[in-house]
Amino acid sequence: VPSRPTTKRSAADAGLSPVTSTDIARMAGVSRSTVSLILNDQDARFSPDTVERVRSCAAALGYVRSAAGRALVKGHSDFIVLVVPYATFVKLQEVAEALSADLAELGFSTVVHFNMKPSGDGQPSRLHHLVQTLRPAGVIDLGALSEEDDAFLARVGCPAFPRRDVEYNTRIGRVQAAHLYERGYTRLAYAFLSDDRDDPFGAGRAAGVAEFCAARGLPEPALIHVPIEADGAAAALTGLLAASGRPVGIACYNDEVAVALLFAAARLGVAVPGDAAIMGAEGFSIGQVISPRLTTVVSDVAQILAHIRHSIAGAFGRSGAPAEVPTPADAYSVLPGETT
Amino acid sequence: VPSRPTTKRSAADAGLSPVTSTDIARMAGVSRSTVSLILNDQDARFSPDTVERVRSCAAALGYVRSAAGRALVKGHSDFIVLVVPYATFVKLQEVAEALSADLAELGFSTVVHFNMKPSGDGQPSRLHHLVQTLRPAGVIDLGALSEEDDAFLARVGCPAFPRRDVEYNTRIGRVQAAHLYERGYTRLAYAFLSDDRDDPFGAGRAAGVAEFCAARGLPEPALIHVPIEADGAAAALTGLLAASGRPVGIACYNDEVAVALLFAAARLGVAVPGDAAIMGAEGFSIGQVISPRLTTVVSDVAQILAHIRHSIAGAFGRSGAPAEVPTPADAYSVLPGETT
DNA sequence: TTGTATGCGTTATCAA
DNA sequence: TTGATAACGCATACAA
Repeated sequence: VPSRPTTKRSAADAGLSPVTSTDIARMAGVSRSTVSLILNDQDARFSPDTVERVRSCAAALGYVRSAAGRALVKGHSDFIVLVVPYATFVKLQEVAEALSADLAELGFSTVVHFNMKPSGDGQPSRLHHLVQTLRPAGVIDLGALSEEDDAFLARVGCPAFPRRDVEYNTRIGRVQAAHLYERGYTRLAYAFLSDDRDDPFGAGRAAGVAEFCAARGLPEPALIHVPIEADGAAAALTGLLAASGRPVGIACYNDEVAVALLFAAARLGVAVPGDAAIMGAEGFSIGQVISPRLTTVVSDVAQILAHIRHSIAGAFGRSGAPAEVPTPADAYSVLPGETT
Repeated sequence: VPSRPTTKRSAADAGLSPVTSTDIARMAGVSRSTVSLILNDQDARFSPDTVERVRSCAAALGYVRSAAGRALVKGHSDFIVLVVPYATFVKLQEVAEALSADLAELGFSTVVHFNMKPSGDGQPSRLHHLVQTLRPAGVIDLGALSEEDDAFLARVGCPAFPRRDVEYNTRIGRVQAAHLYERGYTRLAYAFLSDDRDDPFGAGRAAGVAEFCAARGLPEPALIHVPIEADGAAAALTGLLAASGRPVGIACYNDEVAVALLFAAARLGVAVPGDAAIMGAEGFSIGQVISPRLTTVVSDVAQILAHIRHSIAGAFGRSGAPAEVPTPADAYSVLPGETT
């Protein structure tokens, strides 16, 4: 039975019927497959005239190909899921924006997913569900994926980026430790953020500090947990000073923790710098407007992005060059302030 | 030709073949349509035995229905896009998490999209492209949508929530102004955040302050723009004091702006409170650990969420009750500090 | 160089 | 109570 061109539309759909490849074929006077091939850049085999006609018809009608149809036949969609940890994350929007732009250039659409630790009850995580229904072309991990998540993605054949080979977080810890050491502090401490959220980065950063200490023969860093709240921060600082003595160099999880400790020190009459040096991370702009100005670690977002970008282009890009992904060398540097 | 059960799989797909409704049908010994109906809660017409068998087979195989297949036939997917403005946004993850949980209960998957102002060049905005390819069941707007975006969504028939009837932002401005007035400040000012990002909220909040002033017969509030940077903030404050005189009550866009002005005041020898009162908004925890402690506006996230939640449930939920969406009454309150 | 036929997974409509 | 069948929009092997 030859397919009659039915114009039947589900009346429930209030929206205008989206234009399909059939519409273009009709308008350009060619077949649907011709349209499909040309719009997928398989245009070598067609006359320039046909190609041009199809292209302009598509543009004229405002054609956007259906993700559903395409995903159905290809086995996966053109979406990339950017997975963000449930944690503090400065410059998130900047990062997301840059990655989205890159991926759009490669023909992908980006969506963001805030990941949480598995809720404990037997529920499948929302990430798993998302991956199974959306069937994305890939997943970009900003630090939220557990080993189990990784295994799951591998099992369903969904590629994840970046590969787990570069440890950004230990670098931050090392940079902090090196700076504190340079300023004359030989007894170091690491201050975790204590809040309700997950902390996928803290362990790596603390490890970076510990690594530095071990390499220099310094005593192991003391570990404290600091809430963003005056009394709690003061208590944490008091405990640390009792255990470690003075002076102590404190590498903080982020600038918020650093600010909390800074004002706790003022309240307790602890000299900064002097009795304690306090160093933040991931330079929040706010650390630079207070007094004393915070010493912190700033990250070169562009450089870190270049790394992710590269590994994605290698996997999906037309031309390969996937061989060597440049390892970010100087992604983190010290922004000197008045607290070390 | 009877469909042979082909097991052919594109070799490119490294992943295991996802389980389809056909697999369940085979396992349960029923037809695909039976499976589909039961899994869509149209199970009234089937024998309890059949229903149970299909359900358990689906669970056993870990079946997740393909968004592509469903979207193709229904005309839209089961995704909801949460659109987030390119602006400061505290508690974003908390909000996103809560909404995702709610929507999951209604059978939707949530993805987040960071929206930007149209780039100026003729490019269709990424939001438009996303809506056209993903064909979401709806869009939740956290303040990022322009009039044009709204029109676009209406045109393609994609519902947007919440409806533009409640003005959260003017409320914040009014709460700030009322508090400053109560503390004895009759000359008010509004301090916008001056940075690279968009500012979809500032105008509404400033309008709230202006509204309050007009109602009380106070002079119009002065407007200043404050960068999160010491010199710039000091310059802005100097300019304001020259124009408005002292004392002046400053309602700030957020706590970051407030902190910047607070330390600028210290540097300039301006007494806070006294010469100037400084009030933040959207209580950042950091405002509460510094000294002096910041007076700010805290929002009852749960209450605001309830409103969004309600309008969504009304539109999509099984049972209606869509009639009256409760208007959040006391969503914002003052957290008294030492700067007013 | 172009058109035809088929299948992807799901749902709606009908027939049994 | 259940099953067969025909769409939905797209991509592709193959026939013309």
